[in-house]
Amino acid sequence: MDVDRLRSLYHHLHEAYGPQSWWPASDPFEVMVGAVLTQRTTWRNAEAALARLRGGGVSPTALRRTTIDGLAARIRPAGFPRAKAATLIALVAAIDREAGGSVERFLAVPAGRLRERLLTVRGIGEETADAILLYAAGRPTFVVDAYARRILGRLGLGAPDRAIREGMITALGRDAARLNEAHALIVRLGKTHCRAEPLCEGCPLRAECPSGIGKGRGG
DNA sequence: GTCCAGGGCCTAC
DNA sequence: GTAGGCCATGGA
Repeated sequence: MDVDRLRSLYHHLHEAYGPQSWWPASDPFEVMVGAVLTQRTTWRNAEAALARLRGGGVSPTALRRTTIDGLAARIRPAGFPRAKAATLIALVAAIDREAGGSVERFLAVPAGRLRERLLTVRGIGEETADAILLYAAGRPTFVVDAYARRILGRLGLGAPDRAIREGMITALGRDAARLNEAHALIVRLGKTHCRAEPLCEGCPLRAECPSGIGKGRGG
């Protein structure tokens, strides 16, 4: 990975959009739930599901009292309700098994071990595990999602997820706050530019984008 | 009505 | 190792 270029892209985006401040002071367990609910779903729909869940409390204790069907009914707006309900219940089971039910203790183990543990939960893959590491546990990692793949691909920086993740960590340092911003900035960019339709007009990375420059529209 | 959105799992090849 | 189907809902 061209880490100098990755760093430069981060600076361009930060300059264009400013701090995004994702999930700043939220409860870590709620962040974990949000990370599952937003899988293959807009944050808007995940948030709607989270709001319904808040009625009964978003905590391991509250989820232990529910069934997959009961939970699925409440998180319906996020889509894939039965699959996500099963994942959330499996996540609580892992917290119970590994940390005696304490979210704080579950998240306190070394990052590598936490990542492994998260990946053993059915329904939590690499992206969701990294989102939890970064946003719930405050560990320095980079979340490689569809936006990052597409944007970096268009910029000629396409690479396997692992290479992207490690490249971003090298480029920005082991700094969770910066890596948090980097992911948020990429999502911000991806929502308005670099989609199925090019939508390059006004893209902050227009000058950096070889695929766009060639066609005279950048981004 | 059609397409797509901030994944992950399973199966087939 | 990768391509394709599947899970499901909401908004454009």
